Amino acid sequence: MSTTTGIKEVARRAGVSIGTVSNVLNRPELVATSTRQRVLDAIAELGYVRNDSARQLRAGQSRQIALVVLDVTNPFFTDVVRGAEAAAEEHGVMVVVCNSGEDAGREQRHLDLLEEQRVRGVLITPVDESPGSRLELLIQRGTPVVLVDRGSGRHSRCSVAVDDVLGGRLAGEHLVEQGHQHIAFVGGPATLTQVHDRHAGIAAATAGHASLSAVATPNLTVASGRSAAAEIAALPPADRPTAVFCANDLLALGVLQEMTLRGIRVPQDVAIVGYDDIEFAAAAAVPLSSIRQPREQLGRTAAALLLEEIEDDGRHEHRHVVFQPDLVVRESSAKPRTRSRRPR
Amino acid sequence: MSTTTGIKEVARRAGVSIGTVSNVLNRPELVATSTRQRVLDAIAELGYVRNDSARQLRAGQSRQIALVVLDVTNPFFTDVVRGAEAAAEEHGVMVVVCNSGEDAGREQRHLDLLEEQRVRGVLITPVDESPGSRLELLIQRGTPVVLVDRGSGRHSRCSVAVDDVLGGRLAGEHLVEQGHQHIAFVGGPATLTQVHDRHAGIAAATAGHASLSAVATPNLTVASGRSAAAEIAALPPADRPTAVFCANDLLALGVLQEMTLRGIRVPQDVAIVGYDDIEFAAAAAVPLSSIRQPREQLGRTAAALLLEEIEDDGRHEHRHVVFQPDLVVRESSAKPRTRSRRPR
DNA sequence: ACGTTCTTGTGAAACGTTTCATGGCGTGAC
DNA sequence: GTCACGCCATGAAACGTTTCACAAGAACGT
Repeated sequence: MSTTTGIKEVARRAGVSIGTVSNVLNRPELVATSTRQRVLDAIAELGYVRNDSARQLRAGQSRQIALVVLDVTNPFFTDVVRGAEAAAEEHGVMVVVCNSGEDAGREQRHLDLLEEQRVRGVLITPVDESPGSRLELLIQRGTPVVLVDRGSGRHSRCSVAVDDVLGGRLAGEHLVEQGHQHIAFVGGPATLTQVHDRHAGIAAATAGHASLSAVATPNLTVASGRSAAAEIAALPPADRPTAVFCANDLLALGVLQEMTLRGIRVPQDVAIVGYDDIEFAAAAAVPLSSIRQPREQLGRTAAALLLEEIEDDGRHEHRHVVFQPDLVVRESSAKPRTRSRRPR
Repeated sequence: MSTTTGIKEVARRAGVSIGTVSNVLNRPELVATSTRQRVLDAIAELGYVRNDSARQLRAGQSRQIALVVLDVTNPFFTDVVRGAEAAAEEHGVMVVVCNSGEDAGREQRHLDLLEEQRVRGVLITPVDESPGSRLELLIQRGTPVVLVDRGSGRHSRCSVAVDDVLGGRLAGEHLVEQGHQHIAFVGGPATLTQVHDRHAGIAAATAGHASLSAVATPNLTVASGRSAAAEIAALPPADRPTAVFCANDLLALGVLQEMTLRGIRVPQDVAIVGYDDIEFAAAAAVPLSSIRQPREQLGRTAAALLLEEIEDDGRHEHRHVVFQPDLVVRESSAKPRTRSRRPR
């Protein structure tokens, strides 16, 4: 519809065979300069645009990889996207970004579509990783998959992750060190291993030093953070935790907002530590302590791993790259009156 | 590669012709229940996955639309993405999200690829709209295009926009009303009509009431905001503007950070007004006044318009939807000592 | 002059679908 | 008992590429 015709028309116009036109497009060195120019002219005059469907059909494979994220709206993931795009661009591969919205159904539908499109590979932060899932099926059928921001227990695929247990522990140790006796973990759903691991990390760090309660959230958004904070604020002051560790900066920002709104001071009345160290954490009302992850690099190396697996068509050793997170202390968890300001 | 075979294999296994298999897939009502079941079973056993390339090739069109944004990293656009996806999902259409990164070259390459993929239509916030551009060509060749977040002077396409001149004026009037005599506009590049219009708006509002200077930025990021702030801060205090209007919340956040870092107080020493009212504006160190746009709705109606144009295959009247922005006043521009706190 | 090699270009097959004209067969009306 | 009709299934054509075996000369060495 969009373009009148195809290669055939071009061939006629240039007075050559369609095979020759194809060669001009794909292996120009095989065709004499004069002919090539004639074909190029015809293409320009006709406004010919290659039909990718036909090309892929014939080739049997596409030139795209997919990246399925939990939440496009989360700055953490948009940075991952950028990293992946950068790496893919160097290989002349296009990245299709899909948003599961932490919804297994949407994730599944996306995978269906992607498989029909015969993407070369998939980068994914899965909603849940139960065996026998749609994702397993995809892998079984031969599509390379790299897990992003998640370690892979099973070794049937590559993965790029940040040590979330360590991240949780860093947060926990920091808060214990600050003298907090009662700490709350805010996050959910626990089916997300990120949430689970970060929780496990802080649990390990606080064991024997402080009591740890948990407030479950349905997802990792600012709004959920606010609800969680409301729940915490409703506790009698004596039972109220003096520190909150959030599975996510979005949650942390929500908690911060709601606490402030209710006159609960941060960090004097309650300290907050987030996770991801998104750009907005440092700019928050009370600059947010957070666990920093190499977000862009995460995407970049995930894509690199996938592309490597795609090229190594033969035997390929699955690899598991694990980055170390850093604790970034800002005002939201600084010991009252001992403000350690460390901008950005 | 990923799947052993196609419809042919399924047909053989189910003991029917390939035409029948196709019918089961596309018009199940045409085939007898028993046969249909047999085919379905074969599909399940074989793990058959439709080949979308072949389908599209035959059909001559895809089931996808594209959304090309200026910056995936900007929360404004991610909300637009969500809106567009929601609308598209209702029509069973997939949205391919592309990121131009405010780079005309990248935009062009994306459009090339998208046209080869025969997307049904394109939603785009163009980097620059000079006539004769790649975009014009796309439209000329028959791909429906809807301009997002930008009014269309020419009427060869639909557009969805927010009145940026009005937005700029609202900001300007507000600041004038607060008694500011010297205001700076921060933003760029001016080739982005959003930037141009917002500038025009505040220029109109301040004319005769306050002096307006401008600090040009290469793009609309937090980092650029910081540089711009550094530039402003370097001015001798007497020449320094008392208020800054940023083309963007990202810029505003950057300005806020840098000012604070340099000991320039917001809003006492300098007031700041941003644009977009992204979720993080309200949570900023000093809650940011901003011009609110219906971001998600922008994406949603843009997609709706595009889908409408696609369906109305015959004559289609191009429409131009314009939303009104709102001023949201928060502390960053409140008259000192008169804190009007309006959360969220 | 003749065989060999190199350079260009050709035409047909194949990729996996969807669609459409066709045909077989059972059913009900006359 | 015949005709018409509806229901299902079939097989072939077509979509626009890429690829590959092959051929027509030209160039070259002997």
